[in-house]
Amino acid sequence: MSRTHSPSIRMVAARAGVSVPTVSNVLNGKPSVSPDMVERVNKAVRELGYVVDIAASRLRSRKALLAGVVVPDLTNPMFATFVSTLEHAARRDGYDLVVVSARNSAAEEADRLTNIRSWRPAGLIVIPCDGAFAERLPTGFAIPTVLADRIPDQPGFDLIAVDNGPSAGAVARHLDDQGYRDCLVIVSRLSITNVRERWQGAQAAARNMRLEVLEIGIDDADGLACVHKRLSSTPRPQAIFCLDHGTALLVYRMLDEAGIAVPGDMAFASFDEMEWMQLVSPGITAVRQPVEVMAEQSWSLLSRRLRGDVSEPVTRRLHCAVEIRGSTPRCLDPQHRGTGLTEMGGVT
Amino acid sequence: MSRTHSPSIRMVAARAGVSVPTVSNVLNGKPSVSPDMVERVNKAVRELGYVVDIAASRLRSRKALLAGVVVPDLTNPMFATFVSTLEHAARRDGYDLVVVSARNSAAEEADRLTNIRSWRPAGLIVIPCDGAFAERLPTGFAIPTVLADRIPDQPGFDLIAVDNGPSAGAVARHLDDQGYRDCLVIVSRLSITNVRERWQGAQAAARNMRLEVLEIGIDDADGLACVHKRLSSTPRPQAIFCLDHGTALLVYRMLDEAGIAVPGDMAFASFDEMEWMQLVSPGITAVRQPVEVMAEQSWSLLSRRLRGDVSEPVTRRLHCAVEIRGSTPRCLDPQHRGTGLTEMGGVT
DNA sequence: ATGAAAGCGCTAACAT
DNA sequence: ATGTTAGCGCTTTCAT
Repeated sequence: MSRTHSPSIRMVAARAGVSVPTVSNVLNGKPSVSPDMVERVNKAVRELGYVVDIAASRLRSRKALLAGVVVPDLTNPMFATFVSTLEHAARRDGYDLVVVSARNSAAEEADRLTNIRSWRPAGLIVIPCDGAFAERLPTGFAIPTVLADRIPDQPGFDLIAVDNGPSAGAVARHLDDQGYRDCLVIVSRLSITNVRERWQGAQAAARNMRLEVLEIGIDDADGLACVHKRLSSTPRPQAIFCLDHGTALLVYRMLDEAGIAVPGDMAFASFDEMEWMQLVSPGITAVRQPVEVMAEQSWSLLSRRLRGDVSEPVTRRLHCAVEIRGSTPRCLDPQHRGTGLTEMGGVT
Repeated sequence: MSRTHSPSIRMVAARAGVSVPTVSNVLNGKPSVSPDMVERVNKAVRELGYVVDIAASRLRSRKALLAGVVVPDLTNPMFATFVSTLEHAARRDGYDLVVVSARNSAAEEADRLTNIRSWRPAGLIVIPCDGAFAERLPTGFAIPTVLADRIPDQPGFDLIAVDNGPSAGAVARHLDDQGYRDCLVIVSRLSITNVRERWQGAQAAARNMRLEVLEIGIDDADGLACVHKRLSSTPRPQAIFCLDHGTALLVYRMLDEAGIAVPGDMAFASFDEMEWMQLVSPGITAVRQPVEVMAEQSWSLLSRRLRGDVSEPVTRRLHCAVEIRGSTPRCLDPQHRGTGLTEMGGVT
C-alpha cells in the first residue's frame, strides 16, 4: 500500500524546529520546557494531526497504562454492562482496555488469554468461563489479575462476586413461604461454580419444598425437550426456578409455546434479572445482580494492585436484590397445599 | 513494583542457546530453520511461558494485524452483538480488535478516536454517534475506515447500513393497511441520520394515515412526559411507532404505567427488534436489523481495503425483516375507521 | 532549558 | 541454516 504512515515524533520535531526529546517532554508535560517550545511543538502537533505511538512509548518507558479484560460472552447484556462500566472506570485513571470475548469456550479463553498477554497489559480482569480457570493459566503467569463474577475452583485469587447462595436461598424461601411444595430448578451447567452455589443455596434454604435440579446445557437443543418431558410427569412441580437468565429465557418461551400459563399453571422465578422480566405480565420474580458495582470494585481492586499493593488475595461478595413480582403468587394448588400444610404442621 | 518482567525474546534465545533472530524466525514460522532449532526454541518458549510482544513486533515490522472499533454504546445489545461478530470475523483473519465505546457522546467519540489512533491500527470500523462524524475527524486522518449502521452527513465513506427508509415504510404501510388513521411516531433524536431516514420513509409510505413526530431525546427525563401529554390531547393517535428500541422500551413501559393497553387502546410498533418484544403478550410488531450480516460485511469490506483495494467508496444497504405481531391488529376504532374507509374510497 | 546518545523488544537485510 | 548489524518510535539519561 502506498499510503503515507502516521506522522512520527521526528516529523513533529523537524516541523517545530526542535529536538525529538523536547517534543516528548512537551507531550508528557515535563515542567522543564519553556512556554515558547510548548507553543511551537503544539502547533506542529496540531498541523500534522500527530498522536503518540502508545506502543513505542510503552516499550521505552516500560510503563503501560493498559489493562486486559476477558469475558465469556460480550453479547450477554450483563457482561456488556460490566465491560462498559469497567471501561469508564479505567479511563478515569488514564487506562486503556483491551477487551476480548471467550465465546463461552474454555479453549478459546486460553487462546485469548495468551493473545492478550502479548499486549503486555499491566493487569487483567477476567470473568472466567468456568471454575477450572487456574488450570488454564500459562507457565510463569505473573500479571496482577482480578477475577470477577464467576468463582474459581482454586483459592488464591482476587475475586469480586455476588453472594449466589444466600440470594438463591432467598428466592427458594420465598417460594416455600408462598406454599409451593415441588420446585423444579433448571440450570445451564452445574460445572459453573456460581450456578452450583445457587443450587446449594436454594437447597439449604428450602424447608417444606422439595427441590429437583435439571441441567440443560448452554446451547443444547435437547435440553428444552427434557424440561418439557419432566413437566408432563408426576409429581408435576408447581414452580420453576431458573438459575441463570439464558435458561430463564429458553424455558419461559417454551412454557408459552407449550401453553403452560405463568403463574396460573406454574410459578416462575429467575436468578439474573433481564429487561424483559419486568415487561411481561405478570413480571418475573428475579434476583438482580449489582453488575455496575461489581465492575467498579473489580477496577478499584486491580487499580490498588497496580499501585503496588501486594497484600493477601481479597474475596468480596456483593449482595443482590431480590425482586418479587407477580410470577410467584401465593400457591393455590389444593392437592399440594394440603400436603404442604401437613408437613409444616409436622415441623412446627 | 518488584515483579519480574515478562520474558523477552532474548531470554528465550539465551535459554535455547541460539541467536535472537533465530527465535524470531521460529516464532514466525520462517521456512529456513532446522527442525532441531525449532524444537529447542519451542521448548524454551514453553518453559518460560514466553509470548511475543506484539507492539514491539509491529514497531519493527511495520505490520499491524490490528483494527480499531468505535461504537456509540456497548450496553446496547445490538452494538454488543455487532462487536462480538466483528471480533470473530477479525480473528479468522488473524486480526486483533481494540474496541472502545463513545457512550453516546460526540465529544467522547472524538476523544476515543484520537486515543485509538495511538494504537496505530491498520484500519477502523466505526458506528458514529451522529451524522457529523466527518467533521470530528482529526487533521491528516488516513486510516482505512468503514462506517457501519449510522449514516454520515458527508459522502465519501465506505458504509454498511440498513435500508431504514423502506423498512420503516413497510411498517407504516402495514399500519395504514390495518386501518389506523393517526399515528404518533416517537424518536430519540432526529439528528441521528438513521432515525431521520426512518421518519422520512414512514412519511413517504403512508397513504391514508396521518403521521406526527415527537422527539424525546436519549436520556431525557421530560421526554416521556411529552408523550404522555400528547396521548391525552385530541385527536388521540390510535397507533405508536417508535423508531429505535431505546425509545420503544421507555414508551412501552410508560403505556403500561399509564394504563393504556396494547393493542386495545393503542397499537404499537418498533424499529429495532429486541428480545422482549417477542416475549410480551401480544408480541410487538418490529423491524429486525441484520446486525450479524452488517458486522460480517463491515469486516470483509475493511479487510479488502487492508489488502490494498483503493477503489471508490462503497455504500451497501441491507434489507431488514419486518415482524408483524399482535401489537398491530386490524384497527377497530369505529370513529376513525369510518373516516379511514371514506378516505380510502376517495383514493380508489 | 535543550540536545545527543543509548536502548526498550523485536524483525529485516545482509553476511556467512 | 544461522548469526550480525541496524533501526522501528519513543523516553531516559546525561551532557551541555
